[in-house]
Amino acid sequence: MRIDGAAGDERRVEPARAAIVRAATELFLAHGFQATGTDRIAAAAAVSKQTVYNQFGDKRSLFAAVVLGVTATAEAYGAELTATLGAVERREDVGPALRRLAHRWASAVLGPNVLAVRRLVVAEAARFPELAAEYHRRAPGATLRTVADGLARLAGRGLVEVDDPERTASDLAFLLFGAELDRALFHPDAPGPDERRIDELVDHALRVVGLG
Amino acid sequence: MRIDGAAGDERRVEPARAAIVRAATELFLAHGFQATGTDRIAAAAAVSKQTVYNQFGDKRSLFAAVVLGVTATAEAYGAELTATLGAVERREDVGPALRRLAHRWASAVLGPNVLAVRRLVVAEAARFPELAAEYHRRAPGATLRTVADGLARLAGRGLVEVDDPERTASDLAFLLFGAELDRALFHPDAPGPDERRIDELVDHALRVVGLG
Amino acid sequence: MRIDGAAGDERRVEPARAAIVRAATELFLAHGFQATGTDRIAAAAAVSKQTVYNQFGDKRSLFAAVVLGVTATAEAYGAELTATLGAVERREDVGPALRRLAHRWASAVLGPNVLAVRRLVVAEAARFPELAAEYHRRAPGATLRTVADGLARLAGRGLVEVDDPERTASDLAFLLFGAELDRALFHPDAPGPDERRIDELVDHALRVVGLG
Amino acid sequence: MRIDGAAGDERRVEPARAAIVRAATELFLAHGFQATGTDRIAAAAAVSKQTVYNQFGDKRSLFAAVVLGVTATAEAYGAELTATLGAVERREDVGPALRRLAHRWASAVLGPNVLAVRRLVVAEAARFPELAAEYHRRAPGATLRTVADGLARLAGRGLVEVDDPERTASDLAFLLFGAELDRALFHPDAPGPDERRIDELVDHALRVVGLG
DNA sequence: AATGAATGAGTATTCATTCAT
DNA sequence: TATGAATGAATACTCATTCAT
Repeated sequence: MRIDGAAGDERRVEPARAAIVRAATELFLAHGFQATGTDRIAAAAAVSKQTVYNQFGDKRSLFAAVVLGVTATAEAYGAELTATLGAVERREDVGPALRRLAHRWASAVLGPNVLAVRRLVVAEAARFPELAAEYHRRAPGATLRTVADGLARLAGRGLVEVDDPERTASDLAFLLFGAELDRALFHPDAPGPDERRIDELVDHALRVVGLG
Repeated sequence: MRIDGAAGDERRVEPARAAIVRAATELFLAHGFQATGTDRIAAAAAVSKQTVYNQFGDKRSLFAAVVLGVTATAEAYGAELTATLGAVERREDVGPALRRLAHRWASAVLGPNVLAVRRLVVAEAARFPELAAEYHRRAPGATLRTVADGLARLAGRGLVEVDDPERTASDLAFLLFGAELDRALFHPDAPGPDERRIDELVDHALRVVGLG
Repeated sequence: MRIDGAAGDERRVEPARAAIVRAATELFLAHGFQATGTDRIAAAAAVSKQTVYNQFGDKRSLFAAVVLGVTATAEAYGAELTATLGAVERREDVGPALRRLAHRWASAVLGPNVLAVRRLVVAEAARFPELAAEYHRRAPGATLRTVADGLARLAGRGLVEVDDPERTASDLAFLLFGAELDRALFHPDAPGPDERRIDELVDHALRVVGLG
Repeated sequence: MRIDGAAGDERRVEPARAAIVRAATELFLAHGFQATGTDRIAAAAAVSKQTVYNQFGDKRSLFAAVVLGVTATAEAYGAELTATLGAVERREDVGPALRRLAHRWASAVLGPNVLAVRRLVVAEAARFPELAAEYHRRAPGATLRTVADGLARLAGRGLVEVDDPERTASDLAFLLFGAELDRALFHPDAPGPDERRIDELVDHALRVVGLG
């Protein structure tokens, strides 16, 4: 039996490839693709520049690895988001569950990490069109589909009335965080909404969309 | 870098300065800020590089002039947008007028020009935070306020029921084009929605927001 | 009337482009194409690296300019080579004239300058196939054709018996300097043949080819 | 850098060393010395880069091994070339035997392999002067001497009249393939002469040199 | 003897900006 | 005000060679 101290050993021998992705993710998110030199990535990963090129071939491929790596966490998160809906049994539990879901959703999308990734990918969309499309499909798209599925299941069990779950999910999304998201894209330094503001957004959006 | 936009001397027709702004606008929108060299701007404006620097000081100020120049047309457009609401006299005219307004609004926001500007400004928001904020205030913000004012006037005349015009305008906006706008940011080459799709978006958004 | 001190002024204001070609020619001939960095070329021309790129676009184009520039002098030289044949009037003048021509020819081809150019172009023939072919056509090819023409004119005037002037010129050439040329390509540092050796080569070649 | 060529240990079959030389020969001939990286050599030999360095010390020594390895086959070939002359008994057999010899000689020298080696060695002559000289001595030089010896033996037996066998061999060589060889150096992609052309070259060269 | 990574200098090329004419 | 060149730092990427495992 191995206790497997992987977590503990990561300080010592983090595999080069992972270290590069981590460093590049941080730097790309902080300064953008173009403004981040390969020298600095290598230095931040405590790795030689040559190793970067051995592992990724060129800077573009490294960028793709970074962006797709980020989507992996987004995908995992999406499923967790709607798990709360599964436990709903009675009509009066629906409201609180939806409020929790909406709150988490807005918090995540308007959190600094997701905003930074969106800015990064949008900024490079012209130079990486396929990557941008793939990101959109995998991250916000997947979450939207997951929420729509959750609504459809609730509707199937008669706990909620939703004609078009995809559209309702989309309406909910953009009523929730559309304005804030748009604002945030243009205000990279401004802090996101606080908890009270999110609560207020949640109540309003659910009401408008007919789920409140 | 100066963000003062249109200065007082512009009444004297200065072809050089205008030509530079026009050429730079085109190139920045097409290829982005970083990928557009000053050489090419000067060449496209049929002007010497020195003239570019005499007129604008540096590339950043030229960028600011370009972005703020674009907002001028956006501001002019905003007022025109809600003019149709002013002519409304009877309750049964409200629906068609709102539909026309929403259609124009969505068409403009989802048109290639506005999308290109948004991508450009978002891409450079980290390097030009004040400019990005200013753009957001002047272009989408101004339009939103204008629409809110229009709704408020209608409500004041009893033609429509709107509690919070600002919020209603915002909800309408993001129900209308939130999803499409988000999609477009990540798909720089994809064509925008066609007329039928916009009609459908308009009907849906107005209904959800209680104005349809 | 202008005395035109072009020659005297060349120290002061040699046009950038010419200076670059001169420096690049010298360096390419001395160290080869790949081993000569653009930095050094710019430094040797007392010119900024940017000027090199403004003038020639890239290193390959500069190389082409160098090689073709060299052929210009080769072409001019070819005509001068056979001028001596034009003055021949009597049968007994033919021998000395041909000997002079052959001597000059061998001296030129086996001189350090021509050898260096040949090595340079051959070394890069794989990377610049069209340029190498063009060089061969313009420099040794042109000289060969000029000599053949000279022989044909002599034959036309009955001063010499030559059936196939092209072939005779070619035979003469490679009997004259074929072996030495081959040797020199593989001995970049060895001195060329001295005058006596060239005289001997000339006598032998003319005899074998039937013109001695 | 060592220029000692085949060392004593080669009787023990060392697949690694041989594989490296073979791969390097192929790559150097195809792309030149500078354009061939050690990574690719190691990969093509299915060997680690470290093994390359263990076996050869550095890239220059590997290059020397490659070039001298090639000369080994050239030397073996030279003797075979003149074997046909040994069988000549009568005066009327001399002509056909010389024609066969000349044909084989020209075919070999103008074949793609020999041309590629010549280009390679000439291209690097400035950086490897001793190696280039050694190659010239061992490959074309040895063949020339062998042919001269063959002519001398024929002359000694009264089958042919040759005053200076070395010079006659040299004249024959450059009348045969001097022009084609020169052309080929500058036309790396052009195909060599076909059989008929070689026959024609042989007849002409033997006639001019007085052996036809 | 092999592997993956490190090293560190080097490559061509581009950029925004400024100077002299 | 226009032109051509200068500046000087920065870019991504490659190379031969060596070290540790």
